[in-house]
Amino acid sequence: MAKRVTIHDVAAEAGVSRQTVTRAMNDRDDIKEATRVRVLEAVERLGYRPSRFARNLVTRRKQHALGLVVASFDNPYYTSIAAEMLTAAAERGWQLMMAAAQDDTEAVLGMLASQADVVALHFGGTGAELDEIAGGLPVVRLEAESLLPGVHSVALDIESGINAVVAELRARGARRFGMVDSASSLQAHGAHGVPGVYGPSPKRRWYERAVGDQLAGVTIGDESIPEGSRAFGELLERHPDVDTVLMFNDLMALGAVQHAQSHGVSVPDRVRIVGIDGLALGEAVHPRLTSIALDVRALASHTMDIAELVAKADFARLDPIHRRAGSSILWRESA
Amino acid sequence: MAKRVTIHDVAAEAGVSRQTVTRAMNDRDDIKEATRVRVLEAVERLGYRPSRFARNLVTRRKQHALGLVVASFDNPYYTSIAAEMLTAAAERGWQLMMAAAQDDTEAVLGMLASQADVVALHFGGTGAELDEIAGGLPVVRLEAESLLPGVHSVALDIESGINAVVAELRARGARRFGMVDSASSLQAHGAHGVPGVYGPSPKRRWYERAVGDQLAGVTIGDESIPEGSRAFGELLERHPDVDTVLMFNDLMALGAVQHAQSHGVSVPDRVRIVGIDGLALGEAVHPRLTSIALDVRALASHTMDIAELVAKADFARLDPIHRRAGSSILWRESA
DNA sequence: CTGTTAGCGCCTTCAT
DNA sequence: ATGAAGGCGCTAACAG
Repeated sequence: MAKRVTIHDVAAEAGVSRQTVTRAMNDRDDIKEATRVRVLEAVERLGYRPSRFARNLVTRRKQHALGLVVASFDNPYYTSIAAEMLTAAAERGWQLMMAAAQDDTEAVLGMLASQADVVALHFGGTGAELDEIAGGLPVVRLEAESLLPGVHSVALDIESGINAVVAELRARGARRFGMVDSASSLQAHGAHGVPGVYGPSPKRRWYERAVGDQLAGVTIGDESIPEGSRAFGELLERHPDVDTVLMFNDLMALGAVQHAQSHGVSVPDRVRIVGIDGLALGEAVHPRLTSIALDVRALASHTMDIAELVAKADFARLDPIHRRAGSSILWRESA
Repeated sequence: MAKRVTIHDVAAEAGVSRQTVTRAMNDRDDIKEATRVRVLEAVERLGYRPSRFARNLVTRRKQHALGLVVASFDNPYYTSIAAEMLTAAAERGWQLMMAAAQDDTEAVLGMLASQADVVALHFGGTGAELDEIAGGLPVVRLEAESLLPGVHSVALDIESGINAVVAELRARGARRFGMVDSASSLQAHGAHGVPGVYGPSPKRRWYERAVGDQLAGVTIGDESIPEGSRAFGELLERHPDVDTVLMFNDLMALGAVQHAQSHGVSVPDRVRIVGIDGLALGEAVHPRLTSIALDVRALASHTMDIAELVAKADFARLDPIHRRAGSSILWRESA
């Protein structure tokens, strides 16, 4: 591992000063063509690459980077968030640095801290825990609220989407409402984030409030297609009277549609299926999936708005900023 | 936009030297507990965050970052590449910086150059063009070969997968082979990368060689589910004798399965459908999609291997390094 | 046009 | 246990 080639080596090789090398590298006009060529040749010969750290340290116009902790690449929903973040960041001239979520959120943030200026993530614990873990790094909490300085948030209004969909489903004749909830969500959204205390997901609570005494039953599954399929089957079996099912997310809903199809259950005649997320993949199944579409684009642009505000304040510990993205209903064929 | 808080400000605030602040920040042992607390309080009060650039400039153990130019988030295939890259990078202690592909590849690389040490990307042009554009930045070209110094590559052996699948399909009775090719691929893989010269994709050329005179016909569509559906329908209409169809990728294949289903075309009895990529989503449709699975994990780990070699050589302009990932056939139900 | 002089913000020696 | 130098690699501001 030979010592890295620096601007100094190039200067010596080309027989000029370091400044001149800088001028050649950033092709500025105050340099003679001949010397520029000579310097560039030296650069080529030595294989010189300027240090990105040294350059950014000194340059007036700083490069900003948003760190995104991605919850799961297995679910296209999170993928779509990443995609929208990338777009929103690029529009604002920000870089996007990604990290995969792990059990140890603190370790992930530690890594990102030296590479990103602001971090956005989904986090199951309390705001205080997150603040503790972040260690001064400005944080935007996704799909949850926050009250602490330094911990900003972008919430997602799923509740009104659920209310709207239930109302319309009733109008279409739905009477017995079932749901497949997420198993992992039971932990993440435990009562007040107390570890060891399990509880239903917010989605489920909103749904139960919306359907009232027309709730037929609820089953639980992991957030995957096969598990969605299995839990949907279990729901039909244990509550044969159910005529409408809300699936925790589109991925699981895809499994439900597949289950219905391979078991000869007619959708939406025998049972209506509604997902949450609004994935484009809902178009790929038959019948096409009706879904509560979350405004991921707004989620991303709100996140970047906050990031820019924080940057404008030179990453000081601002009072928490809150934004809210909405949802709309994608009526397709499954409900 | 107040001036950023530096270590110097903290030192003044706490009434100590800058070194002592460093000691407190990196909780080292050669500092009295009382002063450490005092410094940390000053840090809190001022909202101080060390500059990531200054720190990385000085620190012995450098943080390395791989820049990944993502072709498209609309196709889960590219998403899975990003996911595997993230995993492979994390395993090696690298950061992953992402950028979305745009028309102007040069602009994207320019942005990444100041943030990443090595860049991996899909690129349609020639190696020389890429080398030109990269401007010294070490590059790993994905799913294509390269011969130039500084431009390394990881190829994907799809050809043998196509040969194998055709052989087995013949054994299962296939006689009239059709294909849906990608419209955009016609440009990207134009003959010898000459702009303006259009040609079939490599996949199509390998397929045509494999099926020989049993080729029934080919149609073209964009790389999406609805376009896959449409182009598949067009193929059946124009070449009613076709009994087996290779779809350009799984996304389009999903559309084909959907089309068959909603048009009452029996799969695989009337027509066999095979995709390329091996997406998990192939499990979500009915019948489940048979596909040539590309070894994305190997693609990612080979990319990181190259990145590490380049880093070990201190990012000098190494002779091109080539790796190759394989493919295997995922026999499910659609063929 | 080119070279010299100062830093950028931080950490790593030394001293004390 | 703390402080004083020095330097990481680069560019901005001046000179000339």
